[in-house]
Amino acid sequence: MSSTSLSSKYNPSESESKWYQYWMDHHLFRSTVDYTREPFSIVIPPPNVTGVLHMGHMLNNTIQDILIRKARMEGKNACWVPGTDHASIATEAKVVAMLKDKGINKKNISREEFLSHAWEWKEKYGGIILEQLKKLGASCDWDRTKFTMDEDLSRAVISVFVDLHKKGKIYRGIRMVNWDPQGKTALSDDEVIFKEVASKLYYINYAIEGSNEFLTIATTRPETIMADVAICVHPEDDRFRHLAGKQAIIPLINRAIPIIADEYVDREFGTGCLKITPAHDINDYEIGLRHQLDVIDILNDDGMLNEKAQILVGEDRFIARKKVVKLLKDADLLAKEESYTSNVGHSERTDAVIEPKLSLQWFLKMTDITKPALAAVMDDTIKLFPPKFKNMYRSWMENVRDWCISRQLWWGHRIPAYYLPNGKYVVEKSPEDALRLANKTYAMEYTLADLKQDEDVLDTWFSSWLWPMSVFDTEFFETGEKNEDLRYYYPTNDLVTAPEILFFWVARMIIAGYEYTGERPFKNVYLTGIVRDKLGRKMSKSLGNSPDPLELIRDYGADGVRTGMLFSSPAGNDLPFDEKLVEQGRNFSNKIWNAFRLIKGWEVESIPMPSENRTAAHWFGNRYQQALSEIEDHFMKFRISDALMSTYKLVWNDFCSWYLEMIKPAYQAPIDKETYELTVAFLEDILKLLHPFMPFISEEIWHQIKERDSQHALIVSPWPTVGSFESAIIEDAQHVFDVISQIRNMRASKGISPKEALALTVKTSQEPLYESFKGILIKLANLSSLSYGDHLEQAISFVVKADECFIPISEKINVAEERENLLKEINYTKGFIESVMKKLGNDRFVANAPEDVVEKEKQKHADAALKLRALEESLEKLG
RNA sequence: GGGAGUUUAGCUCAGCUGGUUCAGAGCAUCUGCCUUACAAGCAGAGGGUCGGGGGUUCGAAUCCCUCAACUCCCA
Repeated sequence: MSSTSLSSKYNPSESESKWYQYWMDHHLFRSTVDYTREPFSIVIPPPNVTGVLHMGHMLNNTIQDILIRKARMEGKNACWVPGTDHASIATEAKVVAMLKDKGINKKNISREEFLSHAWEWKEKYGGIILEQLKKLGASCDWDRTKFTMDEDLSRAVISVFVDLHKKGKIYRGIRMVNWDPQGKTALSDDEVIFKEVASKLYYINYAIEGSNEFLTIATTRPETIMADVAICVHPEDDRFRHLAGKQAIIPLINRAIPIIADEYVDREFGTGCLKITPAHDINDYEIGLRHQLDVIDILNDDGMLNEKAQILVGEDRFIARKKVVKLLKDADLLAKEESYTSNVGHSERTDAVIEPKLSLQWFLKMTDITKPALAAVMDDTIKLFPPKFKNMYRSWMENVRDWCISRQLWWGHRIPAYYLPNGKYVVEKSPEDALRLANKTYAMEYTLADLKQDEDVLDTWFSSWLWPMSVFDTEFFETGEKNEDLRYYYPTNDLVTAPEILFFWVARMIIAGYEYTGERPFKNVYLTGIVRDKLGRKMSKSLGNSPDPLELIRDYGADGVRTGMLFSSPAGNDLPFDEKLVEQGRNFSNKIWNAFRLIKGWEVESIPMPSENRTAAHWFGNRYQQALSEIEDHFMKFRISDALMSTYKLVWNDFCSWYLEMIKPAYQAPIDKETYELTVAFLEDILKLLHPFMPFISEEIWHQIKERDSQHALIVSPWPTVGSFESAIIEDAQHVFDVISQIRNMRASKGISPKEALALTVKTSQEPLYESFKGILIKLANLSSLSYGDHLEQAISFVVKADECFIPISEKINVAEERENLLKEINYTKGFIESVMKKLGNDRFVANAPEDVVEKEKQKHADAALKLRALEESLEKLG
């Protein structure tokens, strides 16, 4: 076949769909339990069903695919489990918005109706992202695709809730939540948007009981004074020390409250006195807890004042604020007003000002359950890459608070708590079980109709923390017996995710893993960075600063995009994305393609193998082994982009620029069979290294080299084994490369055409080296002859290591320029020798430095001395 | 406010437990080439007193102190 039948530009789109289909058709991503092989499993961080593929997914899943494909080639039973997450909050918001567009208000429909809309929505959009991952080349075992709200996974979540409740680790308690008075729902912190709002600081006078003194308090929320339960001052504040223990009188309602001392108070802010309103401020709430203060909640769910406020009952909180200010003014209790800018939380959905509100929530006790999870990371049972995240992990785990696991939403796993007419509740897996338990516990004869299930659902993370177990076995949480999958695939090997969810997700998976299996859920955690735009902003849909991943794949090929993203993304570092990167990836694809075209185009004949080709193959074989050991080392340390870069340089520099140029036959001349076969074998070895990074083009060329069946597809071909290599041949070749580069350099600087053949004379002690590379030297430097000798008239000279090289040229030599160049190098070398001498002359150095370091310095000195002599000789001969 | 991290060529980053043939890579830049595998290319070149200052040491990008800037986490 001649090369003209292949395009000089690689066209990825065709082979991408073809090979993905091929892999699927032959079930090459499929993994089932097989005890004869070592398992290697990865569970995907399940993307939200609301999502579409973004750059973060691309990076994250490319890395997972690289790891899983390499493991597969290594002969391991590679299992990458895909799936999606129900994402309570995000999905519910999407569905609410969708219903709103249809003119349906969530408040007007039942839970069941809402959920049927939600499921419909999930069926329609929930799988999009997984389909997109296929375009990237993700080799997931799609038969195992899971969804966190699948019936069996849901049962697992409920079992775990019931179990932890029985163990006394889940309890119900009061907590302050972000309340949206307009939507009448609690919001998670993520749904609160902070905005700078111009407001006022009101200075209000509180009289001191039994004295004429008064305290002035600065507040932005005067309408909450009726909920005050204390005045707080700093314990070391001399201005107020004498007041501690006395009572202050709340203006307007004249209720007496204690004056307490707490270090929380910022003496510089406002007046240095703080009113404590535990029901309406999170910090006040905590101070209240410390000082065992009452909680007075004066607001209704809709933001209206209730009867506990005593005054202005039924007024909206903002109206009440104005009225309170007026009342205070009228009573002459308002010392002053001051403009002030405060950060006020707003509801993402309704834009209402968030009201901190106390409510009953479900919690998981974290103090004991986290202990094995902390230890496992600290002692490297679970390794974090990069390890710098260990610090963060520890500080979080050591200061962990109880986990609020309930959410005031409908979409999610409904809390299996059932309230009884007697005011008690029971927690059980089903209403039937709950009824039985209730009647037994309270000796009653309730019916199902008497049970009222908790309206709330569980935090999404309360289901995804089981993911590495539940994707394999859901019955386990009920029976305690592991099925075969769980026994075989768990613990999983690597987890690839973003540092942002190290605590939300990773830590909790570790906690659940130890709680239920006593084992780590994974061995290594690779933390990717955030993909940012050129301005350093996180790429996001709302900012519109993210390229469309599918368009990128279309324009640059999946292989190009995969490698492009990896060129610049060490673990844990952010990836400043630039389209230049994927362009580089595409160019790399093209380079590989053209190397293949060259080889494919050769005409093979049964002629003897030239000796220089033997040398070339000997060199490349060893160089390949050297690169392979580097690449393996990078992989072992999870330095994926370094592994890619080593591969890139091996392919581009060593294989294409040096090796192929060495063995390339003259135009239209045939190649000998032996060289051809060796070269094809090299290409195949290279394709193996490329496959994890660039699965499509590598598989494409693999099959174009020759026909192979699916059992011998590249995706399941054996990964090359690391062997030893001779460093001598690599060093020799490097020396020859240096000579060649010097000659090319000289041509460029003297304006001598590459087409003009030159005669090279070398003064060297290593003639055999030059002889063995003679053919290569002649070919790559375009020499007319290679000889050994001393001095030559009318010649340009240069020195490589200790060898002097001469090239006679027809043009006049610029003696002054040559002399200057030589002098420059001589000076540098002299300086170098001097510095080495200084060290060797220093007794303390010789005495203190390790022997091999001293030995190295002596060697440096010897080498440099030889070089200096050669340079000086050249200078002399220049005349 | 507390804690962690970062600061090396124009850009993105390597440089392990201190030793000048380690100041490196890729990209970008510049110069010369459309040399029948590849202009999405080939060949060559230039670029950094390793954030500032101080210290330890025979010797520091590499250890210590300090200052500055940036980032993240927690509050």
